[in-house]
Amino acid sequence: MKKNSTVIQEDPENTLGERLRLRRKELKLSMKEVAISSGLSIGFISQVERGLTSPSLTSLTAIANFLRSDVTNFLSQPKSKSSITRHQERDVYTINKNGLQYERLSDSFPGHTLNSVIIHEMPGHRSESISHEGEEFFFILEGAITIYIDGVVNILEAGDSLHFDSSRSHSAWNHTNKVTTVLHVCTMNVFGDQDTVKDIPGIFDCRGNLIFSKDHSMDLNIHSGNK
Amino acid sequence: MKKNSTVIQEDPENTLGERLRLRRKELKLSMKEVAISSGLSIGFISQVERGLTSPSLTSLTAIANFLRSDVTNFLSQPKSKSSITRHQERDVYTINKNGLQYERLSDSFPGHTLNSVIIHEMPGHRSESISHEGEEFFFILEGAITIYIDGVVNILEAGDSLHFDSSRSHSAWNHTNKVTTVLHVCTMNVFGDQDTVKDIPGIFDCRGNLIFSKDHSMDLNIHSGNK
DNA sequence: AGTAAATTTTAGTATAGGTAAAATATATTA
DNA sequence: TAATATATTTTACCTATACTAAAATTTACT
Repeated sequence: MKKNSTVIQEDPENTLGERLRLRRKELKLSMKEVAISSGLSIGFISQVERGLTSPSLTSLTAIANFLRSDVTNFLSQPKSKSSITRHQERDVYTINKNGLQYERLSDSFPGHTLNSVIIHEMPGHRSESISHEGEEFFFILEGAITIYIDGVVNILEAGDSLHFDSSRSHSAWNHTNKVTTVLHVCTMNVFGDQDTVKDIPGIFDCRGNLIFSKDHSMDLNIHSGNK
Repeated sequence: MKKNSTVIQEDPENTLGERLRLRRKELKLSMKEVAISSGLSIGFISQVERGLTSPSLTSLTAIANFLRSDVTNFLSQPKSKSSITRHQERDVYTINKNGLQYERLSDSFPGHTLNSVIIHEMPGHRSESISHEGEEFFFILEGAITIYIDGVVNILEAGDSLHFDSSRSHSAWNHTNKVTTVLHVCTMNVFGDQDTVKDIPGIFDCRGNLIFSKDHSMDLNIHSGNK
């Protein structure tokens, strides 16, 4: 293989090897213990931690498993920036006037994972059942709502919250005759990246609903400020 | 190398190769385009997608970058389960009676990333400045609070929200003379895994505060139900 | 200071990460 | 429908690196 074999992340504070070492030390393990338990040699662990060699995915998985940490924790990209959203300055997106209104809270910074909106579900509105990557957290701010997860009914009221893996089939129904307000936070799925390329039709929220369309034929009613 | 080179995930619906192919097709790219742009051969992309060979971390990163997706999206573990927290059934943790009260909302399921609590910050309470992996989202439910990020002042009021990368130094100060209630959601860091091993002193929340201690010498005032 | 344990270094090798090119499958076009 | 272009898979191969064992060095402990 003709590739340069330096470790994937060039930031000296955040290399794969450094993260592995940090984690190992947190757990007060020796390289010997890690090596034996992951079926690798002590010398190799040393080289990996010092960035002299890069483990195969199989070896990395074995190491990570013994360190009780998901592989992804050692590979995720460093992130920066923050954003603040004032309650009087939320962007409001309307999808079909009788159904949903969104107020986008979180903005994006490079590599961000969290995505959050305030959703106003109109009385009686039902969203289609979907599933996708990531996980979601609902916090009911006002009103009540029924959420189906894999067909199981969950009736939530103000102050209740629900946290689940988005790969489970889920949908929402405002079974009341008033608007329900939900704070919705989810981990970003691959469809929702801001740097969308090629023929992805637009930006989706974490529930798979199209928010922006690229060709503007489906542009939504968007405005900022007071709803 | 004597290791078995099958791909790391045995679930046929979720192999690395299948995820890569799915993503490529979503973006309507050919293997040729992926190969050329990541500096690899078409045949190799094919073999990777079909699980016949496993890419090195360097190659995987190159592919993932071209697919506009973080490496971790292709490696994360499948997740299951969900949990629901009623507003009258939240677990309440008190950390030093004059400072903070937590109501834990999200529960854990294998591989979960999100972690959420409702925090009641007592008047005048200041938390220490910390930084750690992950990202955080604050939504102010009641009252007001000052949050410092890298020394920059952010004054938030009810309905405001803040989203930032936790690796930035951050702290909070309830500058008012009333209790402030904050919904706090963050991505789990490696310290907070429920399967903590060895001499980790206990479970930390995403702000690095110790919630449970293993030797119980620092056990917190924990009860469920009405606060 | 002596010793045990942990880590790094060194010198090596086997295998798998990755290739080029041919073969096959699929999509497109006239 | 046939011809052609494009996409993907297959095949045979190579070499660099993933990983080793063992020695040397460093660190921690008593």
